[in-house]
Amino acid sequence: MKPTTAQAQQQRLNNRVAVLKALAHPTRLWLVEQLEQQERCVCELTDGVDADISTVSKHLSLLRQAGIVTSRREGKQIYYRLETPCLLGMLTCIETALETKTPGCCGN
Amino acid sequence: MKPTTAQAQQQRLNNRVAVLKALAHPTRLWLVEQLEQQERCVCELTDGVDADISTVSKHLSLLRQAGIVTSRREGKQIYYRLETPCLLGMLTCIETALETKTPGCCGN
DNA sequence: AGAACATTTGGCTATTATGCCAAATGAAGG
DNA sequence: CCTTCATTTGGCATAATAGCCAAATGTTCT
Repeated sequence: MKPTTAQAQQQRLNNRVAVLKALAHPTRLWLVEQLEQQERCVCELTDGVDADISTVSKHLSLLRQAGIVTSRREGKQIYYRLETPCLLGMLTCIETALETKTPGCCGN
Repeated sequence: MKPTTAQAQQQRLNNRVAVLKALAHPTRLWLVEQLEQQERCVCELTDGVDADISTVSKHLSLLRQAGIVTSRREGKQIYYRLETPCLLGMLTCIETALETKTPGCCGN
């Protein structure tokens, strides 16, 4: 058992914050939801968003850096895939938590 | 069953984003963790943070607006309480999700 | 090689978030 | 009522984020 140093604590906080920050944007959250069922190429994703392609690309890039999605090239297109589908269940949990204020919701 | 309009979708996204944004800051996340076991007054919380009291106060105020904590006055002090303890389990889940990439983690 | 397509990157501006200080508020006690 | 203690609020300077356009990259097809 490591002695949990202040630095390690800080590191742990920052890791979590990185993921939260990545998800904390309407467009990015929408993108993640689109990837829940299947992988998609950038052009498909862009169609559903009211923003420049370059903007969407940057959002996806940010999600990739956060480890939430991965990408793979297939011909001219690049496909994005959700690495951790369970994150979305977590978001439903957030809503339930706030609405019901039930301490034991979300299965823990 | 309501027909899920584009506006409603947007609203749902924004609600979730509001919570994520509130949690997406190292100090605020730390504050929330401190409140996991018991309520605390501002002075207790301030002791553990390297930041001005006024800064901590603003963070707490932001968390309150997001519906994550509530506050109550007792004499000179104001006590903050975590409204939804299960949110923290969710955060552990984030870590597990990213480390293990297990689709079915987090119990969903 | 050159054109066409899909996506990313650079750069710039506008908006938003952060954090400190100082001043204001509110409660308790002399 | 005046002081002290705990906390919040206002204001401001600085940093981080978002989004658009234009240019660059990488791929396929001819």
